[in-house]
Amino acid sequence: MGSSKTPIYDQVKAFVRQRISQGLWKPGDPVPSESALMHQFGVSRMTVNRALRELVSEGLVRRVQGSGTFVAELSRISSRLEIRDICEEVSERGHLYAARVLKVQKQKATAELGRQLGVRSGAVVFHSLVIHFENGIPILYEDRYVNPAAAPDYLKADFTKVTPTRHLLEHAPLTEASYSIEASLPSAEEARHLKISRSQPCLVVVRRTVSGPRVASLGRLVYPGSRHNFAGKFQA
Amino acid sequence: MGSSKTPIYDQVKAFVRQRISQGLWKPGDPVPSESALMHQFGVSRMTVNRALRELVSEGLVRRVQGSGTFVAELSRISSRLEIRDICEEVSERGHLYAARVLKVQKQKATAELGRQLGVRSGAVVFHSLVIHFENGIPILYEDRYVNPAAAPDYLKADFTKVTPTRHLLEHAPLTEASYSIEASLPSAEEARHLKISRSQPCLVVVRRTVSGPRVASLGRLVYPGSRHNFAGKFQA
DNA sequence: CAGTGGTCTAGACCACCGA
DNA sequence: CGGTGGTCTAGACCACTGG
Repeated sequence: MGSSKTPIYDQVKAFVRQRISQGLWKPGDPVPSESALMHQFGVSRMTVNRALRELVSEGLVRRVQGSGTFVAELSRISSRLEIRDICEEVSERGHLYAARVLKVQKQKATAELGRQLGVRSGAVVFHSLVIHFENGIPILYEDRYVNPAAAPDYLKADFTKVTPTRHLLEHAPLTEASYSIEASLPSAEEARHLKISRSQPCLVVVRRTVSGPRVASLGRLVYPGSRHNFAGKFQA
Repeated sequence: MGSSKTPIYDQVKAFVRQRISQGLWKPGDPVPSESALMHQFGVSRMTVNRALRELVSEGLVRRVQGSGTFVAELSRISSRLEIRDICEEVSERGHLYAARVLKVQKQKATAELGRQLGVRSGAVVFHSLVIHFENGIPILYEDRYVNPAAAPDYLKADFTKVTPTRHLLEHAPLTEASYSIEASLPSAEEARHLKISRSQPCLVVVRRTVSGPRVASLGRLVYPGSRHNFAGKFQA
């Protein structure tokens, strides 16, 4: 009854989740022990254990060995934020994607750049400058430095067909990435290529990707504020 | 050997993770089946199963019933983004937090606001306007509308002691939240209270929180771009 | 059909906590 | 000490995929 196909561990999760989201169990309150839930649902311990473990990874409860399971402090709204390949994003909206390549070249690394890319100061690095368009409107200015050791064929790629992001994903398996999002005004050149005024604020994403043992690339992505935002969702 | 305390499922995860991040197994490639890994590690199937299930939830592999397990397309860099209570954030940096309350009052909802909060147009809602300071410098302008049904005591709270976010978390258990981040210039009033120029771009987070059956609040958080950014990290 | 993953059981041993 | 969670096993049945 009322259950035929939902897995038992999902039913247990739903039970706990509901009690929490209705405020019956508040942050810090104990959640019934595995053995209690075992008897209540008439199932094996492993099943209950799986349910509770998954709730931990979802951030809803906290478990302490020897002590018990407790409702987590929901002091932080946390959610998955995805930074996706711009081409996919545009295509998914059913719009026309295009790119213009302003620059693809070798370049000597400055001291600071070399430090961030993990190469010697003065070593050769790749530098690309690409504008991305959605239905002909510029929506992203991408300035990227690449470690040649991570993607030796970078300069040979045709960035009007494959975005730099995609080329890197395919040639330098991603093991780690960090980014920051900030608001700032565009430089004169950025404004010119994005066809916006210099007083139009932009979202700037600075991203550093690591592939295996080395830093693969360092990118600066400038989105006109009027044409882009990042959205996210949190689900208890 | 080399294993005394790390759980077996973590060893299996590490094994698969390593193959992927070294590029030995590329996106789309098959990962050894449960039974193969079972024999390779000499462990039970449930243990291998747990390892692979966790890798799925981390987005590294994809499983298809009846078919197999495959390395996931890493086409999207995804990471946990946390939007935290500003007071905690400041305290954690070891700085002094303070808040100034500009407005806390009842107000009649406009049609649009009512729609978003899930109350009738013209119904009474709570409205607060709070400036948050870090070491005396304004870092956040918070404009928030609250559904009285979700937090009836909202107007009685002292927002110089408890942030609106925290009050809501404590009185209206969070079940869902959605937000968007954009860049824009501050309004005259925002600029004045944040002590910045009107041409200084800001990160604006618009957040909608849901508690149980109803929308709890609608907030607009304005961060001066020069004093704040959001950072995140992705770990394969 | 054989092989895959999805789920579940009924035990087990351990480390830890609090009384 | 008893109760908690953390891990693990050796089976089991099922639904699905592919040839």
